[in-house]
Amino acid sequence: MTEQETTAGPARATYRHGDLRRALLEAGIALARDGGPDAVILREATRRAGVVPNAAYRHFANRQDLLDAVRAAALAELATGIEHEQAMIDAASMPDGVSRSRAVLRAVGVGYLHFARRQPGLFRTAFAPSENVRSAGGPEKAGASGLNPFELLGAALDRMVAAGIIDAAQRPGAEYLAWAAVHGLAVLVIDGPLRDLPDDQVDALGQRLVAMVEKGL
Amino acid sequence: MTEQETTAGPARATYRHGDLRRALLEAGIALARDGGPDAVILREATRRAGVVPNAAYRHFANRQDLLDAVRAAALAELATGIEHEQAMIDAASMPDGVSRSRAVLRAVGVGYLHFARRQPGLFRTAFAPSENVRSAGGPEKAGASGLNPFELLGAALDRMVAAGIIDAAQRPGAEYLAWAAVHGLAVLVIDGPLRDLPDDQVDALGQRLVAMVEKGL
DNA sequence: TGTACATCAGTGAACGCGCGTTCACTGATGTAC
DNA sequence: TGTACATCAGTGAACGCGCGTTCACTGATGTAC
Repeated sequence: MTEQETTAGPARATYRHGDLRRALLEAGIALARDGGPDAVILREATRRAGVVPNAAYRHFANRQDLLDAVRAAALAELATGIEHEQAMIDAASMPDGVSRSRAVLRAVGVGYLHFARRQPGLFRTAFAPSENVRSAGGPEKAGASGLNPFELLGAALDRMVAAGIIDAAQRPGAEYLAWAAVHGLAVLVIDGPLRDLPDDQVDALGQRLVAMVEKGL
Repeated sequence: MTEQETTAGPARATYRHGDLRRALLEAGIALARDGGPDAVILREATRRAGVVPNAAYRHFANRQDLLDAVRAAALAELATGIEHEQAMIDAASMPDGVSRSRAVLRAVGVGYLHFARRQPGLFRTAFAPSENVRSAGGPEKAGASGLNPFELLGAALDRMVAAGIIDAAQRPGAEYLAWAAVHGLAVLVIDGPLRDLPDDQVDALGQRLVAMVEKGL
């Protein structure tokens, strides 16, 4: 609420109090949204923040550091997308148990595929190869529930076991099988040979895939 | 068989008769093998061929054109890998029919995953996003059988239908489901969170995945 | 409440890098007579 | 079989580009007395 903030134009000539970090991160996210990980250019982010290139080094160690932060944000947005899909399950028509568990798991797959389709740049950024893959957890990658996409999948599978749909003996490692299937379809759909498939056919394929996983597990 | 060719050192001071195209392509393949699609640098390929940078333009329209040729070669090598896996099926112990069909399909998945693991650079190059995805076919992407990887999968699925293992009604589009599952695991294994998994566990996961696909279809 | 000072976020200028690509050329090879 | 000529694969030199990153700096902000 400074004297300038209500008008258009630069609200301030200088960023203080961590505003620049946020501005750079948001610029980076916008770049990733449009063009994937390779489009996250440090200089372009500073340009958009209205700041000189090297100013970024006050807040990020280097370009990779910025990219990692953008990736965490992308994963968080994916988690939110999945949660949103899960929230649409009509609880009333599905008393807790078998059908509900199935719906929760399906929502993971469907939410995942929708996110890939709607935000291909962020999706590719979220899964871009990085040296820092080891740091799997961290709240900065999670959605509103505090779970990251991988954990949301794990929780859905646990539910399936609890409901007796999946044999407990099959549970260990099952997230990798389910994830692989859905992730693979997402990749084929956004970059690969299925990129020109119309939305409704992609959805149909997604439904069949999730059904295949359920049945196959 | 020129006078120089038996000794080490430059066999000739100049390439004629299409040798340079081949030399550049092979350099490009070597680069992709080591570093994936981004490592296919036109200048570096000419350097390795012992030629001035712009000489490449006699044989390739531009860098993308070279990359496309490298990708076709990578797909062909993948097809060969799958064929190799299929050739290892012990025909004697599996009379034609159900078990044989299963083995043929499994070999597609296993060969695919092995290739991804052993040649991650080529694998990533084979599936790098490109404007030229539309040109799906072409003998330059095929293995010894003349089929590209996608066609090998289709043939294996046809066999499954013929053997009565898969319902004919499920056949249309089934290649995309199977492909997605295997491709997804490959991606997770080479770039993603499963990159540090030991080989035997990757194999085990691959076996489970292929079983899941079979059962789920 | 006022002044001196330390902090540190952002500036200004510059670097080296290696890339893809274009231009006008040259000289060895293959062909026509 | 020999000579003149056309072809065209590879040369030499140069371009502009935009990137990530480093350096010494300045000047507004917050703090200590």
